[in-house]
Amino acid sequence: MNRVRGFGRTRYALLGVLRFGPATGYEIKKLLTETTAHFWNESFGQIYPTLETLTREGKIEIVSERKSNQRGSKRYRLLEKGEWELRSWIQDHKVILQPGRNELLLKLFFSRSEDVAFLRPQLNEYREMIEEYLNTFRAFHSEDGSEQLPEDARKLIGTTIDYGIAATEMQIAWCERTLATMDSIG
Amino acid sequence: MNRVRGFGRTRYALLGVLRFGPATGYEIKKLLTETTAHFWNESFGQIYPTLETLTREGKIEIVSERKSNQRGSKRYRLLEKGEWELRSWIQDHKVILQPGRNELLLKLFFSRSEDVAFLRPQLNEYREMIEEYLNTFRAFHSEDGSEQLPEDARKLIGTTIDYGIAATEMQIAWCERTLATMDSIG
DNA sequence: TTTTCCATGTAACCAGTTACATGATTAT
DNA sequence: ATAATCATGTAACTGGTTACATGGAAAA
Repeated sequence: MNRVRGFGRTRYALLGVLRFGPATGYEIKKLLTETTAHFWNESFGQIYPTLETLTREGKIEIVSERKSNQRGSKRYRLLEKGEWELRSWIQDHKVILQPGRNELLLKLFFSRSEDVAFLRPQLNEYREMIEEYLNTFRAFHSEDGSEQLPEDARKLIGTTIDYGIAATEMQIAWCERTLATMDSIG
Repeated sequence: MNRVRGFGRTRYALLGVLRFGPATGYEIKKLLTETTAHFWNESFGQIYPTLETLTREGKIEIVSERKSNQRGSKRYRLLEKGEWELRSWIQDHKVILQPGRNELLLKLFFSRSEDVAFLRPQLNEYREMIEEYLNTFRAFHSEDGSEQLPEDARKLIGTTIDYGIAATEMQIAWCERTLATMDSIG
C-alpha cells in the first residue's frame, strides 16, 4: 500500500530546524529536545522517514554523506521549495488549540480525601520535574548557539522561552496552592 | 486479530466520570467537554469501545437500557472492581509530563521579521480562543452540578479549575507581551 | 413538521512511540 | 580496550481522530 508518511506537522518542524542551517536527523532531534521540548517533540521514527519524503519532494537535499558503504551520516540542507512550504505554513492563518492532556489534573478531578495522601508526593514530583525542565532549557538558551542569528529571529525565539518560563512559574505557584488545599483536606 | 482496545488512560477517564454517578456514553462525553476540556478530552470513537471493554471486564455494568430493538441508550454504573482500578491508578505514584504541542509557538520559533505581519492576527485569534475557553468552563463550574458532591471532592475539582484559570491568564499576559515584542520588530 | 438534540456504533485512517537492529567515531 | 556518543533506519504497535451510518425523542 506504500503508506505516505510525514503529513502531520513534523515536516514543518524539520524544515524549520534546517532554516537555522544544515543538519543531520540526529542533530535535528537534539536541537528540538534542547530548545522546544516544552512545546514540541519529534521521535526518530518520525524524523528519518520524513527527511526521506522531503528529499523526494525536493524540499531539502543531502549536502554531505559519509557513506562507509551502508548506513552513513547524511547532512541535509533546506532548499528554496522547502523554505516556501515552511513560510506558507507559518503564514497560514488558521489557529487551532490542541489542549494537551494532563494526567495529574485528571486524577485530582476524580479524587476524594482518601486519595490525598497519595497525591501529595505526586504533586511534589510534578513540581520538581517542571522546575528541572525550566533549568535545563534556560541553561541552553543562555549559553546559546544563536549568536549568529539575526536580531528579529532571536526576539521571536525569545517569546517561546518567555512562554516556557511563564508556564513553569505558573505551574509551580499552582502546585503550592494545591498542596495548601490538600493540607486543608487531610 | 481482535484488537484489544482501551488500554490508554481513556478507561480511567470513563471510570472517573462514572464515580459521580451513572451515565451514558453520550453524557460522559458531554461532562468531559464541559469540565475537563482544558486538560482532557475523549472522542466517541474511544468512549464506546472502551465502555464495552470495561463491561466485559466487570468494571462497570449497564443499569438501564432503552432498547427499541436495535441501537438504544445504555446507562452505565461503576462497579466495585472498577472503583478499585480507578483508585489504584490515582494512587499510582509514577508521574509523567506529556508536554503537549503548541503549533503557534513552533511557528514563532522558526519565524523572521517578514512573517510578523502574518503572525499578529494569529496571536490575536489565539488570545480570543483561550479567553472564550475560560469563560465557557468558568460559567459551567459556577452554575455547577456539583452541589451534592462532598466538600473534599469539590475542593480537589477546584484545583483543576484554578489551574485552568491560571493557565489562561498566563497565556493572555504572554500574548500581550509577545504582541509588544512584534511591534518592536515590524 | 422539521429541526435539534440524544444516542450508539464502526471503519478507515493517521500520527506517533517504542523497541530493535546496525554500526561508525570519539573520548577515556 | 571499552564506553559513550553519533548516527540511521524499520517494524510493530498504540492511541486517537474523523467520517459516516443509523435512528429515537423532544422541542420549535
